[in-house]
Amino acid sequence: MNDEPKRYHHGDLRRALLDAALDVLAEGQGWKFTLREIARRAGVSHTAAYKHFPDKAALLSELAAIGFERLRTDLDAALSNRSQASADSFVAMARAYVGFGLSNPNLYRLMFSADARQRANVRRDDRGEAALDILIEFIEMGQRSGWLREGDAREFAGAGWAHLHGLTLLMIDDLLAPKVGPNACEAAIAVLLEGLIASPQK
Amino acid sequence: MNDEPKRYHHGDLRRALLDAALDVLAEGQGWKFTLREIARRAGVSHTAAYKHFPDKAALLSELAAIGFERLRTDLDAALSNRSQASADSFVAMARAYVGFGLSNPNLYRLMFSADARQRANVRRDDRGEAALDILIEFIEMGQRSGWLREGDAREFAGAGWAHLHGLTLLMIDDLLAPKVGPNACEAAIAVLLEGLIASPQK
DNA sequence: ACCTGAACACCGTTCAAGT
DNA sequence: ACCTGAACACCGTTCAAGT
Repeated sequence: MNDEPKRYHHGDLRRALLDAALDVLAEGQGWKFTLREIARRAGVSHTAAYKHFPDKAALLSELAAIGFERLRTDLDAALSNRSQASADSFVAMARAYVGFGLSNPNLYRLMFSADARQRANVRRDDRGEAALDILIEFIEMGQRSGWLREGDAREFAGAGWAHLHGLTLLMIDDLLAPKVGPNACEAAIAVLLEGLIASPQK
Repeated sequence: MNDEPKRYHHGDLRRALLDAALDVLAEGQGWKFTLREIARRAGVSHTAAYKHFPDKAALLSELAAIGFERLRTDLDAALSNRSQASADSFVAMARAYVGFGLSNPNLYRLMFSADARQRANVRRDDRGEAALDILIEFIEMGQRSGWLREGDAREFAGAGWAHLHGLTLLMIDDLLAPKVGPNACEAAIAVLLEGLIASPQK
């Protein structure tokens, strides 16, 4: 397919560097990689990256943005094909969140690492907290339907995000299964759901 | 007090290195520090550390162990002076957990970093998941008293730990306050509590 | 037994120079 | 406009040598 062998100018080195980094994250152990290795994989000198990213932190920040975008895609997919906000769709979304972390452990850790975040202050609203936005919208719908507790939807969403974030990280690090058992993840999601639904008597 | 100036032999260099590292964590931005800087602070050659730690990861692992110990101390302190497991004492413990993270952000991140954990496989039961053990015990008591929902205490504790862990990290990174508001932390703790207490009608 | 100094391989980053 | 090569400051780690 790619019939042009190797030219001096790469074409889209920026994209190639990002893809190489995503590959390393997908294979690798840990989210720490070297800029020189990425350049090596892209078949380019290790200084070429600096024409496309001011420094390594900028590359990490861009990778984090890609990760947040993919996470949002996964969450949206879990919620689509479901008519409205129900307990089932909440559980599906929660599973999708944790599932994203377990499928992309290194990327997920990178997304919340200090290195990636130090430059993410720019336009962090439109992507970083996408999960939070989705949760807010979901909870507002659930409250209108009456099955979610009344109260500040943003605060409930924050609690939900915190719960799913911590659960995802503990699952990635395999810190729950040894002592809690194989049902740790499902049980944790159930506790969160229970904390958000309206009390039956109120 | 310390009337002996500087000897060739340090005395307790191991402890001095750990203290210097804890100082850097307490001051510093980020939990990344250099072994050479720690040695510099301890007033010693940068190769001296290798007589006390096999490598940098071992130092990090030891620091993480110290952090888990301090966290347990804080949680125990929050639960002491309280006659028994009540909703109030649960909230106090939850606040102590998040408070520990906010007071020691770099140490808390280090405790759950891959670098510190790669060597922590040894004797990780007796310290790493101390918070989980405390939660399990607390929940078992609350269940006996009847105000906590019936079910697998270890699973509830796992859910609680996940919730507090995620909340702590999001608070450290200041990811909740901007969009959720100043009550984000208290609200999240309330949601967790709601998810664990027994339904009033059951 | 404990620490130092030189050395090695490596990394992020810069910059003059090539195409 | 885009990439390379040499160079710089730095780091983790090793090891022979000092006290």
